[in-house]
Amino acid sequence: MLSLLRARGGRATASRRILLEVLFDSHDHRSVEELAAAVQSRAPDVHLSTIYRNLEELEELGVIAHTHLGHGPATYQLATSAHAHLLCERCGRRYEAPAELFAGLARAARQRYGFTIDPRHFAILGRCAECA
Amino acid sequence: MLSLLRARGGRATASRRILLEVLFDSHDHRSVEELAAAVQSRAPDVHLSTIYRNLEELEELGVIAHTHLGHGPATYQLATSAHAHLLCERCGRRYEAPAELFAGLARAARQRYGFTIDPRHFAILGRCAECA
DNA sequence: TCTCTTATCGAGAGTGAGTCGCAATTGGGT
DNA sequence: ACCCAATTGCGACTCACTCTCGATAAGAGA
Ligand SMILES: [Zn+2]
Ligand SMILES: [Zn+2]
Ligand SMILES: [Zn+2]
Ligand SMILES: [Zn+2]
Repeated sequence: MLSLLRARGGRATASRRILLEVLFDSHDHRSVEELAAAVQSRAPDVHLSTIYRNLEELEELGVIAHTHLGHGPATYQLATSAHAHLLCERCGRRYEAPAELFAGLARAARQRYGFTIDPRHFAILGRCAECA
Repeated sequence: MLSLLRARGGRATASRRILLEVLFDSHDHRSVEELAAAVQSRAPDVHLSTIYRNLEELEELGVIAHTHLGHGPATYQLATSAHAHLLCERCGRRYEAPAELFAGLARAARQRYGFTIDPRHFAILGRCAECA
């Protein structure tokens, strides 16, 4: 993965290694603030702006992806563990939605508009059973 | 609609009338910046913070709704004209998606999680035919 | 119509999340 | 080991809101 970086003229710096390690360790969506705390516990001098830049770079590389679960800050995770979400806009309860839930929508969007959906970027809001 | 406001102890002020008029006139999603420009062309002294507060109030009343089409600022429209969107994350092309496109997802989410989706709040990202 | 209560307003400061510019510091190809 | 572009630390900055506060005015009641 680091050599993938180098192949594009990028460099495998300490802050990038650590950031990747942190992302591998935490198999969940992490806000930039959380990632920064984890990285800085191992290398205190890594600046927040460096984390932002590295996240951007790794995302361009296709290694990681970000997701918006509601109104708060974006969250990041490994691209391989990205998935869609259902989020209750009342209580905040969250469900991780497998891709087949979106099969119907994907087919309809393609037939009607030639559009290929990627439902992982923004959560689908709504109401959970309790809040409906 | 203004009497609906008054019924809840609210007041029908000039800035609210104008804001509602602007929203009725523009049958489309409008950013707060655009709404502010339109309101201020009729009443220059209306402050941006007043527009934000009025939008919040009218939204609580259920009269209007906001939508996120991508990474930019939120957009507002009359609640009656709210609908879902497909947005190409490459070129920005936008499709307005009728509710029946989401019928399958709505059914699956309800069966599996008891979750009632409201797909109008966040757009579904993806790739249009040209960009796929 | 006058009064009074209090919702709303204008103005401006503050916040959270992310971006930018720049000089100093590397990584890594040769 | 040398060189130079990629990367970093740092702070200033932007954007989209959000809050505070004293002044104003809507509208219920007299
Ligand atoms: Zn995003
Ligand atoms: Zn809920
Ligand atoms: Zn929203
Ligand atoms: Zn496109």
